[in-house]
Amino acid sequence: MLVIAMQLSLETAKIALFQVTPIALKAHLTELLMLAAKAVAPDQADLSLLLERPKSAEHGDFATNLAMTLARTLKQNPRVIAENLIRALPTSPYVAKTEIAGAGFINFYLSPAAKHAVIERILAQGAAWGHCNDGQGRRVQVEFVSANPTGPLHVGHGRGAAVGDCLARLLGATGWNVTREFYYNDAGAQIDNLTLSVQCRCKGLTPEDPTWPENGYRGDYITDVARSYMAQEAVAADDRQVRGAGDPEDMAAIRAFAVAYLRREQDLDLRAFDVHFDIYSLESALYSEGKVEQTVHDLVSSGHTYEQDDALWLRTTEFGDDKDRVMKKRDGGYTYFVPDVAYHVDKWQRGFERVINEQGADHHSTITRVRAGLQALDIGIPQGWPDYVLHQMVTVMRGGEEVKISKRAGSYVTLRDLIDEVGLDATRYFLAARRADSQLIFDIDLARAHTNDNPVYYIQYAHARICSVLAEWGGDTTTLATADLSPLQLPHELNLLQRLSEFPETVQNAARELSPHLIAYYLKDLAGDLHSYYNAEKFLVDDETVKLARLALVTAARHALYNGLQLLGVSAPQKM
RNA sequence: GCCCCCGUAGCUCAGUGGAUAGAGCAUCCCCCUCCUAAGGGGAGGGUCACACGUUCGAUUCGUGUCGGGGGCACCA
Repeated sequence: MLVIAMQLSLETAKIALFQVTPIALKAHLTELLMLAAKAVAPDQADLSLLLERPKSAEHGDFATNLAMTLARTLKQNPRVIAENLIRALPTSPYVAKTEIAGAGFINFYLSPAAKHAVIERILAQGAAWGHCNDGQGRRVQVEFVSANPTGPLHVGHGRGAAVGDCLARLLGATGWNVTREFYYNDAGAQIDNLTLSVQCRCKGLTPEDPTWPENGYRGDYITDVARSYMAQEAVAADDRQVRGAGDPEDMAAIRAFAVAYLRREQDLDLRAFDVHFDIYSLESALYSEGKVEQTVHDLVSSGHTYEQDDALWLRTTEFGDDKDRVMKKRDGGYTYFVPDVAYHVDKWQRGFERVINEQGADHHSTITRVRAGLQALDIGIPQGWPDYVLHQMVTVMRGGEEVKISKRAGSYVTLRDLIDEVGLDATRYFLAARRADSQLIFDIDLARAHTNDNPVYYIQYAHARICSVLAEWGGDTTTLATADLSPLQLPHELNLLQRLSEFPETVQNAARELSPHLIAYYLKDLAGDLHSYYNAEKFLVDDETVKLARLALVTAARHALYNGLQLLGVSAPQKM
């Protein structure tokens, strides 16, 4: 809802043609409407004015419900108010027609010149088309994947990687200064378990052995770790390097090696997925650098803790939790949310006024506790900081049946399995193209199908088709920026222009809503418009003016397809 | 039992206070003398889980019920 004070003059409503952008156009129409509203309802101090893009082209290019919202105070029929508004509306070179429809909607039809302007805009901006400066260079951290080094990444991590990485790309495209961070625990009980499992394999034990640890890791990859350790191989992960000691009794050496080995495996998978991190943070460092102790100390000082039953409690109920939580256990150890709070204090102190944690939905219970701990510290952290994006479970299907087992990992499907089987582009697309908060069924058969069933190829093909036409033409696309666009009048052309003009707001919206899937849907629609157009009309026609206008249009579409695919981390091939 | 997410066409999913609820797949029909048919055009298919409420108007907001999933430890 846009609330605008009614102090506008006709002068400010004038916009030079070369400046017309979808957003400026919207502002232009808003100003025209405000002027009309002032004439029709002079007593109205301020107005909430909604100008939207109708879903159907039959309802014009823009529509407003202004007459309906005025109906109550003016005590008049909305349609009558709408008539008066239209009569009072200043004329504009960008508005071809207005009409009243439905219960009192006013529909605006733009002039062709207003619609054509988007092409010049796109051709001028190129790779920057669709980007904006909402973030104004402010720093944001996106923490995602954050898998512990106890095994290969599974599909769930893949979804986190795809969604988190797309979020980072979206935020970058909308003017934020993005840091990608990966957090993991290299010292907890699960790592002890890992160490023990590797040691058993070093000694030649198998999970079938009666002495195999009850909760030991059973996957084949443990054998690989053990073999490599015994062979004294060197492994280098993105954030650490270790050589295997070859001594099956040296638990510390096994632990360090296993962690490095599995981190390297994860790094390889992530690299194959085209996902990269700026920083790796260790839970163990929070302890060794005294940050956990400091946080506990600060929480005690803040007065929100108490002792009971030989344990130290945090009064999280003061901050919206349904019961208080133990911080320090009877045995002296801390519960898991304490380092989590310490970690987020650290993020805050590093200057991230905005932090987005992309996690699996199974971690949702930590949100309240972490935020409560941060509020209890009373160090100026806003309520509701940090943001969370939680993704739901992924089910993998093949041949109509659920796939559960990976030979390598044992009990789950790995990200690597998917990349190997269906390819990088399709895997990324399928994992990012759904709303994070709905459960996802990953259909391997569909994802690997090189047919029109597969939305990835459908979109990429639209891009490749344009490239192919441009190659056939053989001209210099930079000359298209000055093409005469007036021949573009066909419904297919106007549809495509309309779709193109929606790209910037789609990007903006996707970033604001933290919803990368909106980009995927936009691209599918855009590709559909392009394919329809392609099928209906030939671009390389004899009429030079028509040809250049069409080439300018599809070149603009190519930029939008390319930039959109970039945001998803999916390639835009020139040939298929 | 409590908390979170979801419930939209046969299937997979968009939409989310407004005008006849959309797409892809599947089903049926049609289109390559033409820049890649990895394409296009058309048909059928829906009480937007259900009930009540707020509103001029609810698939969208609120409450409740039912279904699916996940979380509910002095585990991480």
